Amino acid sequence: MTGIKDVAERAGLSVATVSRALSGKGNVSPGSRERARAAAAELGFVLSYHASSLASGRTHNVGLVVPSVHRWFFSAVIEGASAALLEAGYDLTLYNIGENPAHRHSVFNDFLLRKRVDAVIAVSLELSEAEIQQLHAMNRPIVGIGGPLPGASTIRIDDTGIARKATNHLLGLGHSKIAHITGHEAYDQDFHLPGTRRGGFEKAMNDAGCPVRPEWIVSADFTVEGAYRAARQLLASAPERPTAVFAASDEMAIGTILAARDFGLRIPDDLSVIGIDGHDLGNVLGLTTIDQDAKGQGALAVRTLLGAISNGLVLEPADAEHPTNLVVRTSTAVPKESPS
Amino acid sequence: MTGIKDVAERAGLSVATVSRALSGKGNVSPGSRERARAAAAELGFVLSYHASSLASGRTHNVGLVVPSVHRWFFSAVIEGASAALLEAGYDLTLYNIGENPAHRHSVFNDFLLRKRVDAVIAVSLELSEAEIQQLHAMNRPIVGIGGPLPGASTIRIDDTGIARKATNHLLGLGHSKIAHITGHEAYDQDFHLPGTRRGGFEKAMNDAGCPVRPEWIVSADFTVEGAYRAARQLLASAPERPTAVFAASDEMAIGTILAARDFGLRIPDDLSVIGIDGHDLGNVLGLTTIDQDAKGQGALAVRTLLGAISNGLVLEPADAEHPTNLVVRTSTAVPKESPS
DNA sequence: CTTTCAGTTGGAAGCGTTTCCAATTCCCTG
DNA sequence: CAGGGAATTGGAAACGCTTCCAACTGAAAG
Repeated sequence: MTGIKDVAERAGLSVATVSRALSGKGNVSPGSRERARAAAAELGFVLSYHASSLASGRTHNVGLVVPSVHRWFFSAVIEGASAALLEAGYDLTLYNIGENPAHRHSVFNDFLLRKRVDAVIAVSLELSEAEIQQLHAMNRPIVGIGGPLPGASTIRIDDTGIARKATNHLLGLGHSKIAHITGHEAYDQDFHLPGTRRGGFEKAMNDAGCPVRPEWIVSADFTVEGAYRAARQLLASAPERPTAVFAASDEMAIGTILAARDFGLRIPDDLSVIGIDGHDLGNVLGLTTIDQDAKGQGALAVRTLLGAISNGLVLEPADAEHPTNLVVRTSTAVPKESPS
Repeated sequence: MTGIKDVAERAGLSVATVSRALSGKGNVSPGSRERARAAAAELGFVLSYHASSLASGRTHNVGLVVPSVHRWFFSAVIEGASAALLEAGYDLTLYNIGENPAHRHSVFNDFLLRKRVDAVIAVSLELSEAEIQQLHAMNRPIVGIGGPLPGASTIRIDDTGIARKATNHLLGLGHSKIAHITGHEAYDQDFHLPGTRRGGFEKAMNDAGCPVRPEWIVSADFTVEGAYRAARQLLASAPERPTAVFAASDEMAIGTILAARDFGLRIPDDLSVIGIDGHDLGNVLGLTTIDQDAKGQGALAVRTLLGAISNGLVLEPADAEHPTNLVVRTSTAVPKESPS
């Protein structure tokens, strides 16, 4: 393969100068820079980041750890991060934890320790003490998305706030019989996010003087299918039905809509539904939601990390709150029955 | 950081021996092997694959190139490949081409050439001559999933066959007025898959003596939303409505179901719908489909590549046909009107 | 016309492994 | 007990870069 030595030879320069010219670091005369570039282009030379990383310690590679690759939020973060990294010339190593504990273990105890990545993005991971330590042991900048990561920088949305906002949207329309589909508390790969959103829901309800009925709070695993089942139960078993449902994610809102249709309930006439996310399907389904710009969160994480990398790998733990945006579509409306 | 030298010192062995002991290659006495292992474990030593790759040429990293991270099929392939790689101790570098031509270009002209990957999996990519050349220029094993990749090994399903199978399922139920939602031919990131599936559809129709009505063949971009729009047009504009729809993917089948519901059409009473994929949502929606085990295809691709890697990076171009499986659920039934 | 200094340049020492090669040890043969 | 081959070991040379350092250049300053 053609190496930097070949380029140097062709350009009539030393290896050192070519390296400086190509990397843009250090002083090189414009002429030499141009000759180096030209020679590299002619030879189709591409730097080997492997070798480069050995010498410089920079791998030009960022690790992205996600609990799953199927849930919409994670795909969106991947997409946003991937594009931002591509643009910066960085590779993206994907660690899909999945449900297998052995996989999870090896990601934290082998893969991440191989000094292959300059930085790590951890998405919606509820980490154990040991895992956090492993992460910090890498001595690399880390940013967490979707919840707090002790000692790391974090990008998050105001979960309590948006839950309140969503609930208030329903309350504002005149609903008082509002159900909530939350996440499983035990779903240990997620931050305490279910609880937080649920807290916002309850707070808004209380503030409005609406009773929170325990039987109208059901939980699911954040998937369409799980919420579909939960919503069926909610809608079937109630002696009295809620007139609105606030789901903790769009996928669960979609599951709710599907379940409602099974019962012949019209959306929004018989049931209003609101979610959180900004899922692509929301458009088709007319789902009212709170858009949290997951793609943007992924991109922001990358920008944060690249900043830290060029800053000598130091990243002050910080907390960035990402803006959200209520998108009103056709799944929410004034309840048919006169409000209390 | 602790390096192999530290391990060697601690174990009272030479660096060379420790390297052999840890990698399992070359002859090492059981005693030395054990001492090396122990010392490595005690020090929490993890091999740097960067350095390792410089010396050995093996990166322990596989590149996965996908057109998008959102469409179900791609996520599923990623999931399957990711798990298989994790198990083998390999990293997965994800290249999400996306819609940006510049990104696409840099993936093929920069990223893949950096000698960072031992092998490449390319999913559903319709590649240009130049791109194929770049790929082969890497001189690494390549496997394509979802369609032919000139000169590379391929994992695919029998697209014509399953399209026939799907169509025959509808025909067998008594349908004759069958519409088809195909992919955009011009959708250049996909193989000629839309055409192939459409061909199978037409063949089955012809064989059954059913006319193929051009106005009942509409195309979309393989997404739920796109198919939703296409199906709305199909269902709205027809002076006569089809009694069944065969969609070239589950996501498009789902879009069709959503559109049908907008028109008050009951599934399957008024409209039967069948798709192809094995999408998770199929279960909730009762979607009849042909499961193509995308996860399995991803895993198989990995196994194929790992085989090639241990075989000196040579991979005979071959063609593996992955099995598919008709899953009959509730979205297809005998048409209400008496069949012709 | 020296001196000085910033801007350029090349040599060479690593970076952390693998692997070739030669040396050593050990266990069998004869 | 010498000789031979296999198994085991360590030294050292790569692998393809970056970067420290010293040497050199030229122009501005004195």
